[in-house]
Amino acid sequence: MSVRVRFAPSPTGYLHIGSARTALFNYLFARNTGGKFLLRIEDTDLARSTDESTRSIIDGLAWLGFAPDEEIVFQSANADKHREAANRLLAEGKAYRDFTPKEAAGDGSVKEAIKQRAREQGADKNMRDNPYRELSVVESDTRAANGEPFAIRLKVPESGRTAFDDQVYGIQERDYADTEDLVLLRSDGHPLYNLAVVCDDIEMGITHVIRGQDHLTNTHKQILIYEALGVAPPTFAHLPLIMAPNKGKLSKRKHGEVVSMTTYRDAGFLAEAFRNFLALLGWSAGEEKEIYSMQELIEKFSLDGIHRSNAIFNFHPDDPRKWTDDKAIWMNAEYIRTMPLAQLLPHVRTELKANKLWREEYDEAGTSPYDGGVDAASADGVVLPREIGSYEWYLHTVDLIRQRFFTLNDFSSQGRAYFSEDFDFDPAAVAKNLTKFPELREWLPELADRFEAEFQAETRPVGSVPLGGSRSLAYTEENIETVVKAFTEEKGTKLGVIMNGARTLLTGTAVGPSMLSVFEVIGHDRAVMRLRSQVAWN
RNA sequence: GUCCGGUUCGUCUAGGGGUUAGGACACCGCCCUUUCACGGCGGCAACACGGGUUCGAAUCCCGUACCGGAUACCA
Repeated sequence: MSVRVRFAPSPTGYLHIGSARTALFNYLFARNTGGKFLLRIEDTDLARSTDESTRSIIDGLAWLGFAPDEEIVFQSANADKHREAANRLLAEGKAYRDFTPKEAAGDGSVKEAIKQRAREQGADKNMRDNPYRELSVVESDTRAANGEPFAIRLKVPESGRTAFDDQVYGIQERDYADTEDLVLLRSDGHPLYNLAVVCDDIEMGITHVIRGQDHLTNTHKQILIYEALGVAPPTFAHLPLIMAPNKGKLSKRKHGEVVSMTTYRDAGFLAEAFRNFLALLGWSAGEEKEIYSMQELIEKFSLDGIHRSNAIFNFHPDDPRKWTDDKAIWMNAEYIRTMPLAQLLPHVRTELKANKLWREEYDEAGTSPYDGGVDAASADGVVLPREIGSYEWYLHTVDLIRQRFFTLNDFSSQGRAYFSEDFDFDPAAVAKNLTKFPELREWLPELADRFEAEFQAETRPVGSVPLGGSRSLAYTEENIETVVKAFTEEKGTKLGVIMNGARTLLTGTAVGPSMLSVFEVIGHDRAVMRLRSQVAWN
């Protein structure tokens, strides 16, 4: 029998990080086994489900790259079938009508109320004490016919136990005495979760149910329903939960944006990096490897590698640099700096376009006699003459600056100065590298003069035949180093002071690639202009 | 309360009777770049506790503690 799994979120919010991982594991399992990955929106709770949420979940899934193999199933569309199943069980005597009036819906702290009630009932609670459980069929039918409202509850047998072999947690057993006569159909006629899930999983031909561990006890109830329906249950595999740093529940209310998938998309994460990170949260291939391509993940994934203990999603709300899990940030940076440049380019393009930093030239290969494409531009040690703003220059620049970036957004924020004259100065960088050394206010413009005196102007591309006399040096890293060092010695200061000051003036930041490369990539003319600029000082 | 589950460095984890308990992130230090959040090298740091079983337990069993989940006419 070929594998069929489903990811079944309820559309009551955005795509949560835990749900995203559940989707990932289902997806990986399906691909690994050559099965189908399906999507079912569990919108049984009409009051809480929203279209907006459904859309956001589908968007999040699309971003992560998990396209369902069949059409999306909306659970609410199957309500009739669920009702039918409940009525059948009623007719067969496997369920009964409960005429107990519905309790007024609690507000807010339903969870607490339930806990409280359960505590009060203690261990003495008899799950079979519903007065309507043994009501005669005649009386039940009569009362129903008279229009008296009722819920339909499953008639759990007096004695026995449910059991299943969870693929992660092992054999799970539970005495019937610990399971209530669960409601199948509400008094308003709407089916409840456990019934709906079972019916839909049967109808969709689901072979493996892979979901959060919070459903472990639901599984016993669902097995009871499978048994009543006379259908063999699927295989179950429950996943450990992802918790907040205090081991508490990770929720939007308490933790905000960090738990939403769209946050990562918007923050400039690469889907492949985030997937990789998610895969390692609660699963391991049992080897000392961290970076996995999707293909490797698919090949190596197995239910055996899933953990039984909850994982903490570690983040520090107070530290802007660690607003989300360290490892996720590191992994994204790792992907950005090591993935093939050609794969990164489309993302950078999107980022630059969105920030009006894009030039058509960056798109066009083959416009320069020096054009060697992506490979040549990223080859070590090969210095190709390149014109500022050209395609080759662009490739080289992206390849250079990505080394210290963490997110795609960095290309337009920290990297803005490479693509535009209109960039901001990081106040911390200004304080640390400029105002701390007031002499620089004189020195840096002097350095600009020196550049002008020593180097060929931009219009004469690097590598062309030098002019005689002064202004003869090619604007290369090597020559820049010579000039800057000489200048430093004249001023009797440390190279770092000049370099850091120049970095801040040239790029607005305190960090980046080797400063010699920065000089070179920014280009002679812009470097001179920026070294003279006084705006950062004011 | 009851039922179920879990517990290896701060975090993610490897390891499932004999290991100097391994890796990654973070952190710290050194080196590189007479500059930085790259890179290289190194360091700090863990088997919850108590009993068993065993020649030997992080690994197996029991108990305790702690954490989590469930206990709805929510999903």
